[in-house]
Amino acid sequence: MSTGPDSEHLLDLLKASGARITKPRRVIVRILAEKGDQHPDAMDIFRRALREDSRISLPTVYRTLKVLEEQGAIQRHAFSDGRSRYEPAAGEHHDHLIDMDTGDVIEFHSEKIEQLQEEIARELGYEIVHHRLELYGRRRKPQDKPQGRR
Amino acid sequence: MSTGPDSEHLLDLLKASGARITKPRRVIVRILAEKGDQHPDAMDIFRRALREDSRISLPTVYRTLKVLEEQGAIQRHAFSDGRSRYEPAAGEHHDHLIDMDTGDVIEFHSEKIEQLQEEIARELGYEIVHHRLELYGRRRKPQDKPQGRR
DNA sequence: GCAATATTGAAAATCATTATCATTTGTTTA
DNA sequence: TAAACAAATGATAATGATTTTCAATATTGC
Repeated sequence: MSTGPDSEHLLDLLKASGARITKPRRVIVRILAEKGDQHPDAMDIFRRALREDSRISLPTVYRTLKVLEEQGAIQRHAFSDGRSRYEPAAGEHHDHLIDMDTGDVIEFHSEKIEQLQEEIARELGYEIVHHRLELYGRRRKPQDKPQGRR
Repeated sequence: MSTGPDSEHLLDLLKASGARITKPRRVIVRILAEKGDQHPDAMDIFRRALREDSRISLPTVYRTLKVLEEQGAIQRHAFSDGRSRYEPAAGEHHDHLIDMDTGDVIEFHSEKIEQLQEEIARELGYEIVHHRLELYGRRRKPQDKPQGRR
């Protein structure tokens, strides 16, 4: 129950790229594959990694994340809070809705929006390589008072 | 011809918030109001400001940008290149298409996409406070070889 | 013009991320 | 399995963007 589902897959990707499977990498990959608490940032991962192996260093976390990203094994997202957040490359593309109160990240996908984007780019003479769509919002509380005042 | 069109407007907003109109702020505001070369980052603005007054400092640029942003006079965008870029708050909302080769930023707006976003958020139980949609792409060269190889 | 206070510039501090480099470890080969 | 070599690590310093500190200066109201 401690090893996530596609932990193996991530290791395979690493191996395929000629990278060595080291202890720290095993730990980091395992963390990334874990369910729950998705979209962690480097520090989150580092902290969790420390619990499994107190010798792991932050630079190694960053290095491993970079390798995984280059392999297309994970994706890095730069939300507007400064640091980067990572997530195992989903099979299919999706966008994000960020809960402004809790920081929760909800994934969604709209083929319609994707198509409209392509269309717009084409009209402007461009071809989309990738895009970023983030909705920042708060839960709708039908009968609640509007603002909870922070 | 050196003072942009809504330079006055920006100064009014500053004044309205109780801020003092100083020399550095005049310069920075003037630069922001200039046409052409839109979406500058702090360093761009700093460099341009130096040409008008060699005593201006980078922190002052950042501080002024922050005040203006809080006043809603300008908007800060965090594209995926690390630093923030600024632009005078446009009358109407728009999104961005970033040219991956030149760094150019093209603005566009699609009411259809906006509506779809609202719809999606609503379905997820959220209300959108703001959003970010960025398309990263390259110019389409009809008869050219597909990839220009980096 | 003068006092009260916001703003400035210079310099140092943060924060996230990356680079350096000597040491350790994974992998390959004998 | 052990030697050999490159890749990866950890500790530490460096980077780049942005922010803070604080004494000196400039604005605004009177």
